[in-house]
Amino acid sequence: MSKKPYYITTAITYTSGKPHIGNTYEIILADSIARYKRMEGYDVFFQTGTDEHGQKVELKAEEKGVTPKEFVDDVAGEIKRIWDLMNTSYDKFIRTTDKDHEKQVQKIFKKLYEQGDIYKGHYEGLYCTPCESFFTESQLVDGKCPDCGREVQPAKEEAYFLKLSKYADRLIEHINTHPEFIQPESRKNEMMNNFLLPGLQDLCVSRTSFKWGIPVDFDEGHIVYVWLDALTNYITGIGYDCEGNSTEQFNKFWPADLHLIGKDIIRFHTIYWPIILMALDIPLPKQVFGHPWLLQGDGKMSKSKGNVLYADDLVDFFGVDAVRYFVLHEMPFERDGVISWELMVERMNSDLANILGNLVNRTISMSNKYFGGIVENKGVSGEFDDDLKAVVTGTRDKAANKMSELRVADAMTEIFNLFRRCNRYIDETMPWVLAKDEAQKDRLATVLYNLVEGIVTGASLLEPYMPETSAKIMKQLNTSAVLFENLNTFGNYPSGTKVTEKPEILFARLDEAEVLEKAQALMDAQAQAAAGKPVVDIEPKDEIKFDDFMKMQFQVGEIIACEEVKKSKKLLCSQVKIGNQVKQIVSGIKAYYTPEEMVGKKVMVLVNLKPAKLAGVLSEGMLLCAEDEKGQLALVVPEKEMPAGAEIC
RNA sequence: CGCGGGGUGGAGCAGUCUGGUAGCUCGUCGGGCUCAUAACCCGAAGGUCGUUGGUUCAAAUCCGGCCCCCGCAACCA
Repeated sequence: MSKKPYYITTAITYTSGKPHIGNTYEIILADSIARYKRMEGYDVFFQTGTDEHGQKVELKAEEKGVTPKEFVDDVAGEIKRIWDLMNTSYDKFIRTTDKDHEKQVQKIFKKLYEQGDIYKGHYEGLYCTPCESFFTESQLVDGKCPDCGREVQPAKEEAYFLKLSKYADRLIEHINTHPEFIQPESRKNEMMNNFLLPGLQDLCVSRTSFKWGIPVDFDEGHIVYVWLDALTNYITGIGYDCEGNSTEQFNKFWPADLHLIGKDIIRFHTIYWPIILMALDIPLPKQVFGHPWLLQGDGKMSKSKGNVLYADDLVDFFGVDAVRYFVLHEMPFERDGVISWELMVERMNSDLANILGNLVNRTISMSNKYFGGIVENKGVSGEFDDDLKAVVTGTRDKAANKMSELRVADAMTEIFNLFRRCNRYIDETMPWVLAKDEAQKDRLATVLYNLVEGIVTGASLLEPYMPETSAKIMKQLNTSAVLFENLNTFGNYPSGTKVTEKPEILFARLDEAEVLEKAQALMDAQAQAAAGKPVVDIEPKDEIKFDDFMKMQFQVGEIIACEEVKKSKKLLCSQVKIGNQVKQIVSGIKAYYTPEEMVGKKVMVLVNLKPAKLAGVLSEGMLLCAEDEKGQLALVVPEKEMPAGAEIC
């Protein structure tokens, strides 16, 4: 009988830079599921990789003075190195610059074009030149580019479109009849209410504004949209061919059982991707799971703050399995998890060193002390044995239940409950008391056997999450992992086995203050490296004439009143006194100024700007601000005291 | 009225669908034990479950109003 196939993928990582611990979380999560499924007896294919095309890569490469290919080779190598460091057991690492992938994407694009699902049209919208991006009216922030905050112009560009509308009804039907398709379920509503039910716009699937991508082979100058390129990795990686020559591997593993992705790209995987598959007339993946994010305790990670956590740094501090444990354990399921140095030390000490490491250590020590390391089941049971055995043999199914819902953190908790139960068993049976009574020798042997059996069961179950630790424990106990099918029975450990003489410490306890100090040094170094970079480097605009400049009228204005714009998140509405008139000006600076501190400020105002409504409120000018690389704003104020209305020239 | 998630002892979370003794981990305090990595085990303190009104014999849980936080809507997993 052949094993049942199970195909799991992660999102492919974008090669714009070194992945931080949040990115790394996904591959670890996928790895734990892949390993678990293998343990359960599935024939698992686990694919990950890198998404290497796109404008951002092109720009970054240019910045660094290398070719895009050199740049992505470098980053992809770094990503692969970290994936390997984390001991992840992927079967294939696909790169979207792989020749066979590129070729297949071109074929797919052409096929969809020929069958009419992709058509040539015009992209009309508001274009931000520096960002080279189109936006719709509703995407604009305060009427300006949502990315850089600059003005946008109406523009028109030739482009290819994918007919989403044609398949929308089928997709809605599929989602409704397959409740497991989008997980967690709350995401399903988000997609339905925001995108599907209001009606889908056809998706622009080509670009002409940059070069680094897969060319549309029948129309020079057009590049395949990165998402079409990236999403298809899931089928090209296992040998899909749109002309009917797909590999056996593809036939075996498609449709995928699970696409594991970040919650931010659910839309691409539950709307665009299914529709592409429908157009290609191949089945949809069985499940898309949008996992939450791993966040820093003290706000968003940023290089300039120096608080970006990288997997390899954490491994230096704690070791591979401890890092795997943190990220899996701190990720509840639906909600974002938080990671901090304090929390990691706590988990390390409390769960790994105290509960697990110490349990293994004390059990082996006692076996050596009392029986020269021989662990033998003498069959003398006592009053606490039944309960212990029930917990040990029951853990497999409890953990399995959690895993069937992808609740990895909960599954690990079940396993650690087994270890906790073992620690309690030691206190209940008090082996050191038994050891003083020669008549209790066989009982003592049985107690130690039961403990070792419990540890072996737990360690076997732990393999998907902490493979190295699992192996280390087996080695110390001179045995190997128990088969999954036997993990719900007691007595798998071969009686009479000799354990190691010198138990190695699995996880050493850490001093929190010491770790924090070292972490601070690391963060300082990182912040310093970031600070050394050129600060803000914006795209130059076209040269203007003096006349153009003279068209703009700047004056000093005094803010005499200011309040929040109720319906908006970013806006403050100020009454600005300029000469003897008062203008109402709305600005997107709520995050940086309170209405109270605004009042009384003398600021620079562009007064002859055409009035516009922002969030329904009329704005008759613009307060000038300086913006740093993080988008933080500071009002521009005259260097000396100036009256309201003074012209700025 | 754009969509969604959340507010539960000092911290982090579960419980809410399917009303009925408020649970877990860490921390604090007290005790036990000494095999072990100053580890382990037991016990205790600490919560009017954001707020307010309603339904009910009974509400953290169901319904309505309000307050606060956070995502998404924009190529960050």
